[in-house]
Amino acid sequence: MARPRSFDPDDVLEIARQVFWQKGFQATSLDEITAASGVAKPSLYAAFGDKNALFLKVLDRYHDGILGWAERTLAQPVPAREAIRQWLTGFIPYCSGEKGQRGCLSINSATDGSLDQAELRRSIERYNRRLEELLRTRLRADRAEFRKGFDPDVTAHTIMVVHAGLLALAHQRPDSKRVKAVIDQVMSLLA
Amino acid sequence: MARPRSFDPDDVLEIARQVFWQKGFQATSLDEITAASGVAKPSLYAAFGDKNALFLKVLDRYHDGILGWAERTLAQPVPAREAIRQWLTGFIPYCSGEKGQRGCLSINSATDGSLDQAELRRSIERYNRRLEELLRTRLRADRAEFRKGFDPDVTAHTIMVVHAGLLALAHQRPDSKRVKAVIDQVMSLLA
DNA sequence: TTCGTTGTGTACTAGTAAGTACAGAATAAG
DNA sequence: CTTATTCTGTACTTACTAGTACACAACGAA
Repeated sequence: MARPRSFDPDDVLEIARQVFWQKGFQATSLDEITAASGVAKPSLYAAFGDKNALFLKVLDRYHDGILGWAERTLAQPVPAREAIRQWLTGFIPYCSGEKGQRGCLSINSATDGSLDQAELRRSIERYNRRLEELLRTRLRADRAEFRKGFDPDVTAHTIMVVHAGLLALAHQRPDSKRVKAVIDQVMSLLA
Repeated sequence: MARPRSFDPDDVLEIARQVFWQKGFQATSLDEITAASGVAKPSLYAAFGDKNALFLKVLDRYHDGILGWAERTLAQPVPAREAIRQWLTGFIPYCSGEKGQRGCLSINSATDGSLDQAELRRSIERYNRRLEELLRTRLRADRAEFRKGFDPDVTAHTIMVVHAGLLALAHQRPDSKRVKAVIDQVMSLLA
């Protein structure tokens, strides 16, 4: 009973994600989210809590989306090299800005000194840990593809570093050819 | 003639750098810089202009400092491999947080969506271009050290990406052993 | 000492943004 | 239809912050 909600919370999180991604947490006002989503502030507060809680939900949802895609990409029945190359290549649109958004919401948030809330840091840390674990697991499983002495753990971390670097530098609007060249060169570590 | 300034502008820029670095541009209020430096707002405005102009001066000064250090490090009369390893290794304290500050002010600023001012982006872009140019020049000069087919231009860019990735992930408080391991692995591209 | 000039500190203005009170609308149950 | 309940929209409060007006202090010059 009682009056039903007039909006889909997931739609609002999607819109909020776009706004937060583009402008950053601090610079985004709830009035802007209200304007973009058509949902008034009291409804936002009732549905998601305060601005921090809303952002945390947005970020968790973002993380889940990328992790799901990473799982699918890295589970493909192709050589680990190829799966990982596809995973890295999948970020190119976010480096060159084809998808409208640039860089990575998670990395943008991690480098934002104002977001030093414990919960946010934990969410980002968990995300990074899981992503690296997917890479590590795949590299260990297909160890046979690689040379003697290949270290899947260090390599997984190196790939995470390259991935973070590409998305951090995405804000410079790099040419996608250069991004591809870097990926190619880094793939030579998987041998 | 007239009353002399009661503070050294460079000291204030140094203090402002620390505050901006720690909290980010948006989250830092001029009142905080006043509190940290002991210089009142009207004096800050008279000396540096508004908040944006102050931040731009802080950022330029930061860039100059790192570029100077990079020039010195990369000009050393050692093999290019060794010079570049030392350059990368020099960032480890900013990855593990030994110096109090984490990550890189420039990268933090680049990933901050609220800083979409043309001048700031230009400053960051110029910085990245010069840094990469230092690497590229050194790699080209010592090309003889490396294998046939070695590409100094792509490699310089890859090193920039790794550098950015390490400093972006610095906010996760990584173990410095893992940072070293990544640097070691990436150095294997210089062969 | 006196004056012109420039820096300093206090106290203010104006604008913005987070969060909320409250009146009214929309629903299901009885 | 009536009522209890939950959501919605307007309008408000509160707090903070960028930027400034103004009176005063500190100096060099004459």
